[in-house]
Amino acid sequence: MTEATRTSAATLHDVAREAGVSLATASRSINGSTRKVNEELRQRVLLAADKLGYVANQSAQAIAKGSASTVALVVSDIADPYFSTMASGVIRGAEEARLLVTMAMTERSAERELELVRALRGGRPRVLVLTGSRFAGTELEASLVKELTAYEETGGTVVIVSQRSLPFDTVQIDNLAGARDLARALVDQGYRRFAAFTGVSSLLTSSDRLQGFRDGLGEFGLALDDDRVYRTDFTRDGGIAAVDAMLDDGIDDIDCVFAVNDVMAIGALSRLRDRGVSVPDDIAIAGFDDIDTARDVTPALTTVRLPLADVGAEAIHLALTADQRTSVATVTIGGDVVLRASTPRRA
Amino acid sequence: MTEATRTSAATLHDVAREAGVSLATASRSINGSTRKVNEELRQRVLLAADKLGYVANQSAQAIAKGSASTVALVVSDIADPYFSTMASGVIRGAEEARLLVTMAMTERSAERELELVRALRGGRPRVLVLTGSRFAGTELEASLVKELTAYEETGGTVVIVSQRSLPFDTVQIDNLAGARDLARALVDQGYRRFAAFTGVSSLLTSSDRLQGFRDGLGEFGLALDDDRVYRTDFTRDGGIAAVDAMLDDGIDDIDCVFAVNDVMAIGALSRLRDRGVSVPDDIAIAGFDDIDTARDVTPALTTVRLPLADVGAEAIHLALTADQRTSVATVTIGGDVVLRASTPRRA
DNA sequence: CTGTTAGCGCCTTCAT
DNA sequence: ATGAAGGCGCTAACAG
Repeated sequence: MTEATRTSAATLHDVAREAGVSLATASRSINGSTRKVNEELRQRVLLAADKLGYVANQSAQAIAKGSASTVALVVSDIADPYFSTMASGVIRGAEEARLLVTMAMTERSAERELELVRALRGGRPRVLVLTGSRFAGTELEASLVKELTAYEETGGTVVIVSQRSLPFDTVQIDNLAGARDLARALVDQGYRRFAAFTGVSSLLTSSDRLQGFRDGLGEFGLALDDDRVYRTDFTRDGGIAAVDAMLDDGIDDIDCVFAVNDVMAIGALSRLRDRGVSVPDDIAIAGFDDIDTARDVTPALTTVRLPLADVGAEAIHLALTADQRTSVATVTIGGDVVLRASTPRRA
Repeated sequence: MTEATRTSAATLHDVAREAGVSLATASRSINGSTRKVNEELRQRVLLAADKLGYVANQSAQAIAKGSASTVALVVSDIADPYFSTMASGVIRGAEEARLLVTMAMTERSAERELELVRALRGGRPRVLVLTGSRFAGTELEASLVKELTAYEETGGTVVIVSQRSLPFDTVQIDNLAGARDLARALVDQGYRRFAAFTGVSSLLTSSDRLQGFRDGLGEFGLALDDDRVYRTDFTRDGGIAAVDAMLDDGIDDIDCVFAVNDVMAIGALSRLRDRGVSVPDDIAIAGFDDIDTARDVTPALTTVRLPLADVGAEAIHLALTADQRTSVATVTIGGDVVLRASTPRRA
């Protein structure tokens, strides 16, 4: 913002002129191609480029090549550790393939997600990664699928994270098995009477985890009463609201709560403390995801560890190997139960 | 990945043909310009675009206009809540200006940062936001400044977050005042003998906070012994290492620890617990930033609240108003001390 | 191996 | 108000 002379950036043309070669030679020297370039000329070009501070215009490259060297990433909320951890994996994976990541946030709105996908398509990214659970079976979902299909028809690759049964490459998180294993572990710890905190039922991630948990309990002839399933938001505040609702109902007949994600569990933990209910003495609690905070709260939170960064990296890997396949692929990533102090063995 | 016919995306040309108008008219109808277009024709174009699922190729627009409608964002580590929260503000701010965000991670390497800035410049972003503390006075910093200056000379706007005294627009976080206020508050709570956990001294954020803290203590005639300043990493693990070092030295003469960020403080909290040192009974601890986790740990962490999302949004705002100014601007954002259970009033 | 040239998709004067 | 045509920076045939 000083009074600097506003020139325009050096172009390949400038570099070629500076080095005394043709455009083509300059291009080949800098961005490499199948064709070989005399080493001396190449050095001259590189030197000229360096001297002029030349950086290839990606837009120009993209337009000449037909697609950009980018990955478009859609997350619900980057401030949520679930997504930020996954995003770090996506960025790392993209980096290895020398791809830059363009990110957009839906703020958990399906309309917004659709808009964003359209906007991102404008960048002609090589890969489009959609994270976050969508609402199954809605009209918006149909529009989304249409948009994504159109995108793939123009040469891009879509990867969906965590949403199964959409006709695209998918990195699926095994929510069912993880929750089932968690249920088994909790029963093994001596718990018998459960409540659950979930998101709205159309959120697949949420309903899968609930279902898996029920499956696990079922193996022991235990059940989770519908009255004890508190549906709120998938957020910290959702956990707080769920605690309030649960305490209204009383917890005499409950010895353990399963919150379908850690963020909710942590909100619940905080609220329970505020309301004078001791965890784990009065009630135990478990979450899902194993975000960093889970081990830092007191009591440390029992949860299902998900390798979220790996999930992100795998999404990129899947996309970049898509052309070696003829049909969509699904990679399933499981989680491991991590027992911590929030669910001690019960006498 | 299905056997879908791989066509290429619809172009403006296609839309124009479909609507029976010229390229120019189509362009003006869709992206608007100063010139007017007959409303009926405009509708016809819009309809055609919709029918063909047309999405303007941003690269082409970028190349025609000279710069892309993007913001490039550099963070140290998006999985770190400090950065992810700030990033959410940047994304939101960018969105309002209909700009997409391209993000890159330095993983806290200065070399990497320089490389990334170069790579990002290739996208010809309208704005380049650099977050995270850099290492002052190094040769790399000089190269970085050179690169950034070159970028601005080609019409872009650089905004630095938190690093003062670089010749660019800056959103400065008032680390000095925040740390000073924290020191005052802790003294007011009855603490007198302090230790500090910091990052390497060349990290401005770290050294500013330490200096501010010392300033605050100085007002009461108190000092922070150099022997009691533990320099480790700016991370959770850094906090753990610092605790180990501190315990080796003994803590009989210490009643409160100031960790220059919450992430370190939380690592420290965890380590102290593991090593049987009670917080706040044996020693109190305070952090800086007020990341979400700070209120969820036990005891809840005293800290300095920073409106990180606002900081990100302000960076964009600053950049977009840069052309209304003739010189660089600095916006300073302060923090508020939040006293919590980790530093109770001392008898 | 190197240079020439025709696009890639869009915007924008410049005519009409 | 609309259309024709040149140009943005780069790549990739195609010649030489």
